[in-house]
Amino acid sequence: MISLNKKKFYITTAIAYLNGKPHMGHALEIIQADCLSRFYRLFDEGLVFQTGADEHGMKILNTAQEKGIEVTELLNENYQAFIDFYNLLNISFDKYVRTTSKIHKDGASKLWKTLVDNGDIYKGTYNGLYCIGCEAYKTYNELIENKCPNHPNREIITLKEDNYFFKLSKYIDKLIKIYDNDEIEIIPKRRKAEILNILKEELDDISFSRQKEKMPWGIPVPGDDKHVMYVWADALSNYITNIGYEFSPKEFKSIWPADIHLIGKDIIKFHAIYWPAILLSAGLELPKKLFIHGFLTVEGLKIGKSIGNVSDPLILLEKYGVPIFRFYLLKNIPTYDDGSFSENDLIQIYNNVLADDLGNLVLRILTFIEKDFDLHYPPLFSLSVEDKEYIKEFNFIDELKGFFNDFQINKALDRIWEFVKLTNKFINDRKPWELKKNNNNKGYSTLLYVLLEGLRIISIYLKPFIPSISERILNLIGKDKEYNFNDIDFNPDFKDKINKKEVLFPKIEIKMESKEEKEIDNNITYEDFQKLDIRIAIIETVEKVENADKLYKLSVDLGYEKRIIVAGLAEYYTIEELKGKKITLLTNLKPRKIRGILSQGMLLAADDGKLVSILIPDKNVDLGSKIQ
RNA sequence: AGGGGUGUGGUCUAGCUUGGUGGAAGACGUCGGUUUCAUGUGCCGGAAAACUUGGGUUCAAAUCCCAACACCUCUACCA
Repeated sequence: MISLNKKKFYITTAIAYLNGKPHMGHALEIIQADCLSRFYRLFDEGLVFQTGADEHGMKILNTAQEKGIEVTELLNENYQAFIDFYNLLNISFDKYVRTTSKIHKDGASKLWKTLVDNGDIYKGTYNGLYCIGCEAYKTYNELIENKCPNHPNREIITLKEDNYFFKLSKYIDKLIKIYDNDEIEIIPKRRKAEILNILKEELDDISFSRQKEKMPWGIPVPGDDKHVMYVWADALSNYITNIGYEFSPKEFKSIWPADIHLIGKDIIKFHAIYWPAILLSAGLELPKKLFIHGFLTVEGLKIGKSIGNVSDPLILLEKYGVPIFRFYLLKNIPTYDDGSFSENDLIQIYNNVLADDLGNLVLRILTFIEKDFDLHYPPLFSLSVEDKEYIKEFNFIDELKGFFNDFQINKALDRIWEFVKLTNKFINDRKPWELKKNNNNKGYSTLLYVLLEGLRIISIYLKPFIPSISERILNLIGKDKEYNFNDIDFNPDFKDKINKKEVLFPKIEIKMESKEEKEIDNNITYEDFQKLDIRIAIIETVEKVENADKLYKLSVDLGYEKRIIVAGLAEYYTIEELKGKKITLLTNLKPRKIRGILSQGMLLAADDGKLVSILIPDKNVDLGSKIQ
């Protein structure tokens, strides 16, 4: 029953930063959002699912410059990559917002003006750490011993810059009340305390604009074209700009407020504090729920460009296909916490869950139909007691709804799987092959009809998770209707044709030689070894690193050059033991900041788990001697 | 550095908000049995083993508090 005036259910994801290509983390969030959307759509109510792209930001400019291309070129390239990615993953988004679009810019401008009218935006000065060498602001974290890593010899100065600010502080008390009263529901609940903690800290007003020359393609601040909007005004507003905030009050009213903002745990503060404050100022309704998901680690390692293990989802997708990828992420990754992605687990889930439980179930039922009913629906006679009991188990929509409302997607899937297993057990208990042998043709026929209904029910339930598989099963049992939760009841009227049985999930052979391959990979050539520039150096001075128990800061002399390195030796060597020692040093290791100190090399040492021993030359070779 | 979060069997996860149904659960793996319609599948059963560590509160702690360790996250923009 769709009522025209009824507000639509509105789900959003965070918009993706178009600085790079999609990775595993993006896949997780968008698949979760898609699953939520498809689930709520099964209730036959209007729904809007929006995702999009953040196309402003200094890093985009930097990346474009590094690649030597125009910003727009980079953006369009990455935009296309994301769209292709979403299409491949079968993502059913209704709206896609680009922050460079006119609609968005107009909306953001309107929002800005509204905040100005309400007296919440003012001009102030922003104090930033500025590197003269880079001609750019630096964050505290980027600095190494208070110096810019790229220009260690140049000064970092505090630079004042005119900026517009938003009066966040004005809304703190209101926000505390809002969370105390659960006006915005935070899921998982434990994160609520986290938010209240942040609110009770000192929160300054937030900087709301940047000088235009830094981001020339940004959204101009209304009435001051020397400034462009900063991320809070620009990006967060996507949730309203694209659904008619500026251009269609009617559409806007039918969609806003958001029912669910799905976000990652790193952007809680922006969505739980900044965004509601902005909405309060603009006099708009607040979103109803924030679903906060964890992060993915891949084979135990964090996903991140810096580590370089952004294991490419596209390769996995090509290898295994979309359904298993979705199924695995939704089943095995907890929604409340971090989860770990493992290719091996994915194969296990595929073989042991999808193939053994579901694939086999479909196959075993269809085999009977193909053999004994010439691919037609078996005639339905009176239902047995057992049949009726089984049919009673069809409807567990409310349980699923409970799980979904609490963002427990994996639990919902587990519940559905209970039904899949129940169906397998039901077959075992009823033994259709014996009914047939005993010439109980009516019972046999009726049972199979009921089982086909079971498959139809399973398909409907699986729609949000693996839509393509759901469709395939329905197609096998001769159904092409767009089912929803109104169709969960037992339907005694089917007479259509059934299609030939089919193995839905051919097993994946686990290749045992993968280990051998790895061993071969572990062999390196002499040329590989020569890439390592290992030399003899002498330790000149040693000092403890502040606030670090295990670290020493060493200055070493290579004969031709002196270096500062950081080594985790404090638990194993005293300062005196190290001073003056000749050591082996990997000199061309990429320098890395450790506890604020740039370590320009790595001291080689042996570690057996208990003891650590530095490697020292057996004879008195010259400083700078190369090890080969 | 400072704020916050998390830490459960071989593996992946429930449970923690509001302490007690716990001799800690489920799935996968493993072992045994059994069935045959089906993809060495299904079903039944067993074994084994774990709440990071150390304190504290309590009649009672996986759950609340404190500390240590590890990982994650935020502190002007990587889910």
